[in-house]
Amino acid sequence: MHHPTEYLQGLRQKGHRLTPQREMILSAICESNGHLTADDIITRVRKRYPQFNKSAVYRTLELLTRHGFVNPTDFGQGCVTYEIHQHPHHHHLVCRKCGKMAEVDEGVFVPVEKKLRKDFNFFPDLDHFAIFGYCSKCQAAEKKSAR
Amino acid sequence: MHHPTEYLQGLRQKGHRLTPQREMILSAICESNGHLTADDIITRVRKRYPQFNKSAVYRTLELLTRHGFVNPTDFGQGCVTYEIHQHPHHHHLVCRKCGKMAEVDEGVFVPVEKKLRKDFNFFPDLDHFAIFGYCSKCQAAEKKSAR
DNA sequence: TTAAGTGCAAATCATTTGCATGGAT
DNA sequence: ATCCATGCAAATGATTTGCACTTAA
Repeated sequence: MHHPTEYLQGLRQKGHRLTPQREMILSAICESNGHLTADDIITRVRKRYPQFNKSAVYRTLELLTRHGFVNPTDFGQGCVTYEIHQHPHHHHLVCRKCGKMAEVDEGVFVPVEKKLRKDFNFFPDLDHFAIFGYCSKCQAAEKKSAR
Repeated sequence: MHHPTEYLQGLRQKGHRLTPQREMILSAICESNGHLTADDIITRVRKRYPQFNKSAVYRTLELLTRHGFVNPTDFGQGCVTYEIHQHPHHHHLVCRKCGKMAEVDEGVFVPVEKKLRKDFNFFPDLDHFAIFGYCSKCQAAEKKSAR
């Protein structure tokens, strides 16, 4: 598990202040073992500190994202989820049917990255993708056309 | 340019009705040469038919997407854009700095698709990605850290 | 005829913002 | 003492929905 302190120090080094709210937000993210939405974080922090306000969450998540401490991922559920930035990066496979999620490490995209750099002069951020599709179990049903 | 008729016939074949609204929506999409948001479509259709309502747009776009006639893409601008489904598929390279967009055809992702199928038993929809990064011109500035 | 589609207005809901207060440095 | 960060409440804005009316088939 990652520790909040490491990110708090990082923020301080970048010239930002260390506040209890930021600490609580980071603790919530570090203590979870997956993706959290802004609302998840609010719920968790409020168990200890009920007057906790949502603006701080959004502002802090923006800050953490900007500095690369967390990665936002949009799983197409109408809200963004956040996760501690991992080394190496990874991507998420999401089954459109059963919703099951799996992770793949960044290596899968290395050929793509190279090709884009070489042939298109484009330097992609292939950090954190949500890749939709069908898992093996649900694949059989995929062939049926939309209703 | 694609013609609305081909999609209207497609809808009819799937058991849906042909309405003037659907025709106007498809015409707007076909006549544009790129991505349109729901709001873009509303604006365009209202030039001819001012009482045109937004619900029809959202409902029709959902229908067209479900049948694979259009592809939605989220460029991270807070709204979804739609484009006629192209053969072959393509993806979009979006520069985070200058916003310039370029297209890459689906071929770039073939190795990824194969690997996911083979190693993960996962059948991805790699139809229409927005890939963020930096174009060659803006790449130089990328190394600077966030403010 | 009749179920599907539309128009309208209101609801949703994640995220953002203005501004006065508070607190980290 | 600064001025960055928070709390609150209101605003935003894309998308959705309920429902009565309309219309394509």
